[in-house]
Amino acid sequence: MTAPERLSKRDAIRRENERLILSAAEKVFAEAGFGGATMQLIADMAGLPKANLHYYFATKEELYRRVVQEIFEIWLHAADSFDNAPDPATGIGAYIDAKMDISRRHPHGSKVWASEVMHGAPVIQDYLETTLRDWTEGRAKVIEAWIDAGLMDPVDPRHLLYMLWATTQHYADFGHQIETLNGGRPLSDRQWAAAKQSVKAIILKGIGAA
Amino acid sequence: MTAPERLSKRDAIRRENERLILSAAEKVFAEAGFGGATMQLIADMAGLPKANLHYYFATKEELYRRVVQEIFEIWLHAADSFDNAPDPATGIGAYIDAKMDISRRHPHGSKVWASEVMHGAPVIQDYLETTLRDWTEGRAKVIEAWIDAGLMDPVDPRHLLYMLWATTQHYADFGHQIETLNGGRPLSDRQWAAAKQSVKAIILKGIGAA
DNA sequence: GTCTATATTTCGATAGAC
DNA sequence: GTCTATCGAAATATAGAC
Repeated sequence: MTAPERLSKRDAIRRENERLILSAAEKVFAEAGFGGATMQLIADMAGLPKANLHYYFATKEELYRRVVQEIFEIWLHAADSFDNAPDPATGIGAYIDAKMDISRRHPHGSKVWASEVMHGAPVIQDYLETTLRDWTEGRAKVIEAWIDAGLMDPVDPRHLLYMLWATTQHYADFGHQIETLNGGRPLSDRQWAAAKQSVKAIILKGIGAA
Repeated sequence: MTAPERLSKRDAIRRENERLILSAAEKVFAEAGFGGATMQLIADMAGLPKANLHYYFATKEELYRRVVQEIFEIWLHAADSFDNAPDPATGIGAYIDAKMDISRRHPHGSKVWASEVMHGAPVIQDYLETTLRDWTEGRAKVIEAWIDAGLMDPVDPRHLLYMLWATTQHYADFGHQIETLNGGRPLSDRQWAAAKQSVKAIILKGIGAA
């Protein structure tokens, strides 16, 4: 009785501390980049001694890899909005909404991902070549089916996907620039709604699905 | 006679070495980020001893700042395509072409800029608040004039500009991801032309200017 | 599982001969 | 203007008491 209890309590502590560290790491990696981030900064933000980070994550790279993996999972889940949609206006519209919401709720993760890709994806190249490639090919087929059914213009599915990624993630990755051009204030609820509406309106009309 | 001659020769050497260092620095900063880049890496890529870098640029920050400034100048020049255009299809179409060409020819610079903004623009915040803000307001007025003239749909000029920046710069900043999804090969001349055509077709139709 | 003290490496920057 | 040698600071990572 005592052994399993101690084990589960130990697991609970581990889970909680890992969550604490990963959350702090996401913020620090986003704001300073991998090279600019220090274990000390992450430890301070997590409120733990630096040595504890190495107890839970052997190296800085391992901690970073976990952060990137978590972000990737969030991207993939946004794809659900894309599936089982009867037409492009519904499917792509919902996908834009989902990606814009992620940009607002997880700006740090988006930046870490962007930085990783910009530096040549040294840590997650395997994900690009397997999971992301499969995902992209699957959605391209869905778009091609919509085109064949006459529901939208015959656009190149890949360039449409790139435009969707670029436009939605821009609100997270370049959020500081947007905030500066907004008079130094973050976008309000109304402004975020207007942003989503603008993006959807232009793209859906642009592909003949409005 | 000899003094001016020595001076101009010295200036020529300085100019040439600065160009060599700035070019190497742009590449290293883009691939490793500011924190990940080392003066040693930049020196090796430039083919110079590390100490020479500090002779031409006192600190790492000063060298970085010069790199970012150079990129900013290139962005601004692309605005020429925007001006004196009779209608949005011509002006925005030319702007997309120019930005896409820059993404292809200066991918490193685009990444350094993106990284700088993602980290909160610690070095070029003043540019965002002055030059970029003025530029943005000026183009927004041009777009509003086109809207008032009935030449395009009444879209929010700022969100349109964000879409233009995001979409065109995506081909530089996320070039590695695009290359991976392209079978590991860089986009060919034909594929770049197709990308430009796709972007222009969707956006120009999307704003009612096609 | 926690935390202080420290080992080891590496980086930015400089001194000083040429 | 060039370059070798090196200093001092800061980073990752670990040892070892609790």
